Amino acid sequence: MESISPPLFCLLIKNTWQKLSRYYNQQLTSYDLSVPKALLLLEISPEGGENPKTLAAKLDLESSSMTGLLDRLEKKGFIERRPDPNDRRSILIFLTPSGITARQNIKALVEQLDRKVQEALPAEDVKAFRRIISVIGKQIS
Amino acid sequence: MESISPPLFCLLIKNTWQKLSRYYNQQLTSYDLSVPKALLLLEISPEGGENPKTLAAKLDLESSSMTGLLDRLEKKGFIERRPDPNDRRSILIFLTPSGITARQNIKALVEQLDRKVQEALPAEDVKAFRRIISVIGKQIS
DNA sequence: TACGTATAGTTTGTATACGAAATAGTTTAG
DNA sequence: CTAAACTATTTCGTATACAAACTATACGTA
Repeated sequence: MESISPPLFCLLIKNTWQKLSRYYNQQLTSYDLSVPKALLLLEISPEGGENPKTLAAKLDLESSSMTGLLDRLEKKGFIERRPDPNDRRSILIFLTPSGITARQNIKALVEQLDRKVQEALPAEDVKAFRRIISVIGKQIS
Repeated sequence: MESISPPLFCLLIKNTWQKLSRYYNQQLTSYDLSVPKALLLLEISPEGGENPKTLAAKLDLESSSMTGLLDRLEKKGFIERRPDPNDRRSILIFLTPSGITARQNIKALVEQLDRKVQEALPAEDVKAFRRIISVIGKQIS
């Protein structure tokens, strides 16, 4: 036998993220959003004024990935880019009124979905999970 | 405070997969491979003869995603498509000699990386992790 | 057996993410 | 004060993944 058992850790995490992502995306379609767009909206404070680099760091993305994500949110009218008065290389991101509303809605939805997943697990396991995820993160970076 | 704490489960898993994926990809560049390509190679038995649909199911991918992945592995000379003599709609996938060699190498590498991650964790946690991942998977699908 | 339906794979268009290079603006060294 | 180094963002090309539409083939049933 050449087959791999037990399944690779890597594969477990990949598949879990894929499933989770499909599930959340499906629930988010009613808000015309996707997981990446929703997570970004959640990182933008209602007062706004963060720059793309800061937002990218919060989500552990490259700046070049942020550009497109911001483009798509801007096209949907959820955010706007304004020049940074203190640094002409930079821009500042602000939620539009419709972005603020969307953010509130998805905040509730995403947190509810998150609770639902967590409630399916013993509290013990949830703690262990957070701990393990953290160790993996440290191990790898 | 509008911020979310503790961090969303969803975000934890997304970030972990992103980190893990970057890490494995980096190690795989010496074999001119990526995580998705490597995982697919591992699913193709040395004897070959699986069809794309079967392989897609094993990796929990859509057939349409499989087409491109197979294209790229074919272009690199690791696999080939042959017509299925029993069903002219279908094709069968076989490793080339260079694909067989690559598969052996990456099998060792990926399993070693996997062990390395697992060895950084208490055996207890690894078990819990597998259990939790499985519960999440069931909860969501 | 012929028709309607189901299936396998691909194509097309879009979203997401990366890295490298380009652009534009800022800071620092001397 | 200027040249060099640095930084913020975007652009470009590529990989990955999905869904919907398309092609070719297979199959079930009337």
